[in-house]
Amino acid sequence: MKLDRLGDFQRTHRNGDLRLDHAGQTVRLLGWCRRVRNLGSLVFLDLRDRWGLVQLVANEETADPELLTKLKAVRSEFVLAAEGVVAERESKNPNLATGDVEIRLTGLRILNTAAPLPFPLEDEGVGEDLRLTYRFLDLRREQLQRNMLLRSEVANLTRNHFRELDFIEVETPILTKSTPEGARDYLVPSRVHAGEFFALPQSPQLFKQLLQVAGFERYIQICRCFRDEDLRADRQPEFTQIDIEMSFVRQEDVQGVIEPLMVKLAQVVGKDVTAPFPRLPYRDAMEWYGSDKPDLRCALKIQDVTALFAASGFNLFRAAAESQGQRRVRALFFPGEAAGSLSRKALDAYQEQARQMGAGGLPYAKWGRDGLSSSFKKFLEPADEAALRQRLGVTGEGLAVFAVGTDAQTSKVLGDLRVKLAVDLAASERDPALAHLFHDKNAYAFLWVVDFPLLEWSEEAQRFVACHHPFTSPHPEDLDLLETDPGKCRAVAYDLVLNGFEVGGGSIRIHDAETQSRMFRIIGIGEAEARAKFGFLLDALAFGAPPHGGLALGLDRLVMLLAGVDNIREVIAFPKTAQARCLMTDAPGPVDERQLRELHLAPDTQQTYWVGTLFFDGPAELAGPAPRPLSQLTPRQAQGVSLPTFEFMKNPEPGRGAESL
RNA sequence: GGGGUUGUAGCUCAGUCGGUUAGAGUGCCAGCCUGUCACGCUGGAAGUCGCGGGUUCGAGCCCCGUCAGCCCCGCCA
Repeated sequence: MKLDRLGDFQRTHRNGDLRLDHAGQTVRLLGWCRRVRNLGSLVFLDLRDRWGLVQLVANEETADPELLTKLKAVRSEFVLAAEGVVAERESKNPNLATGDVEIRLTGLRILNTAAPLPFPLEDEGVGEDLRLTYRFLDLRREQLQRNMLLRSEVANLTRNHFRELDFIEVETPILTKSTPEGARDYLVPSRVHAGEFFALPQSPQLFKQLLQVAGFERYIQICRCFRDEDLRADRQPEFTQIDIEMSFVRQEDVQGVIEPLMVKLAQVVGKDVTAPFPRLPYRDAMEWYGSDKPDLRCALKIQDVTALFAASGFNLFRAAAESQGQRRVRALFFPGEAAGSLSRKALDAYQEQARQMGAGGLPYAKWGRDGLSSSFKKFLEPADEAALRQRLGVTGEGLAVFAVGTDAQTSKVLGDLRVKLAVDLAASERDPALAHLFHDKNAYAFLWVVDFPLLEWSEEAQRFVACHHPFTSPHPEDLDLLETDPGKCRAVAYDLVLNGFEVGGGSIRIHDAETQSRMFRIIGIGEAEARAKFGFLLDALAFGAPPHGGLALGLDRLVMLLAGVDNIREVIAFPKTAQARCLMTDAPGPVDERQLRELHLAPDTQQTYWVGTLFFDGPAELAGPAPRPLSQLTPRQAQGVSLPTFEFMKNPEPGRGAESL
């Protein structure tokens, strides 16, 4: 099809803005054809741009025949420039902002055609692999346009918020240095320095601290961070952080600049949240909610019932009671009819969840219409049951689930089930007060989890490792514990939690070289290593580093929660799959051997298939083009290559195979 | 690294106990149609049942392997 030129065509209006007030005006519009409705001698077309949709119309009686022919040739997603007169519709569409008017076409330019789309833009439920392959089309869809707009809005509000507070934005390096501790680094080989590597930053942590030493006092950056770890629904290998750092501050000062920002951001999506947010010590969070990022939309708390089973016939529970606090029996009680009438099948499903969290099973006690049923009923004497009911506050129907084990084990199981059961029960419980208690899905429950432990014992490394990072300041009251009982030492670290997601985390940092050295020593980084890896930091701390601290917010997660979607990919323009691949560009991919050589890297022949043209034994001049450099295919790509077309082999030996092509 | 789950027409899916020529809706193509807006009506084209192997007289269906998407565990200072 012959295309028209944009030429000097100028848009006069946004499609979504046209109203009856514009009637009679000649307008020029641009956009994509959403759909043509061809009624024969009367043709309608919906023209979409970023701001909305308006109906174009032409009919046989009044329109130029050439224009009508052209209009009938238009298909979905053609790119158009349209000129016409705004007119009141004969039959209006109340579902459309522009539904009272239509544009009687006087001119039409087809700026580009479009092949039939691989998936419809209107439908929900299109396979995500397909959406990711054609992400540029996926992003045309209204939902993603909204999400990206919201994301942009959040970034703007954030920048304005901190600018008003006199923060300055400073960029930090993307090519930086690999550091021990923490997540796996993405590495970038250095061409200039054989055998040496840059690392992409897991966060600008050290740089923002150094900017405090530099005297900027208040820093912000919206920056990309990289962590080479396995993905989840709320985790991508590259993600965006709202990174701030301040000098001469205490924990409350940092929280004090974040809370009003959260209030503003919540307002963008019409939610009222009130600051200050609750502060919950880590220890209580784990004890009551079994999580360091509790979802406070559910108010139910875990309870310790170990003591009730000291003389129980149920060995599993009694053994815990006799373990001197090593192991405990903890329980969650869900009151109400919905909980009391859960089916065996439903309970089995929750047991499966518990197993996945590392539990052996899921002991339960259910008080239903027909009285008590329990997986350990035969060990439950009437007196014990009464004590249990009193301890858990059972007055009517309901369900109690139990976990036995260490604090960490029981927290994991019950912390997970607390939210899962609450969400399910909120949907099925008829008593609105209870449903609200279980899970209020419209609420935004912010809180600060504070007083994290500074260190935790790592079985794998057989040493203490930093819970947050090694630059986190020990709690001033616990300084003496640093060497005597490191596991008990609290940190001045705080996480911002929203609806069960960690949306931010920060700390007051160590700002004197001596404490920093102590810290390194405790986590097994010797003086020489500290010097080699963090010498610049120790130097900086020695030259007048101010007390400082800060926080980083996960922008993607925050926008995900504000957008009300359950997957971080929905708020990232070009995300990776769960296997850390970009389906659109097919990255990562193999590179030419020459590139590898320049970077002083050797190909991993175990993982590489070589593919070339067919063997040819005749004279070289008949072989057509000179043998081109071989390209490499991964096993995944090699699967798509058909054997008759290509000769390909794994692990070519020198002098054979690849070389002999 | 481990567990679960999904893969059939461009898309969303159905496909019984292993049995003849693999279906539906939608999209696409063509024709008709003056008030549609999920336009309507008529007709048509469209399949590597993810890929490879095996069992079988016979495999979309059963078995093994593999690739890919999603969710979870480990991991993520």
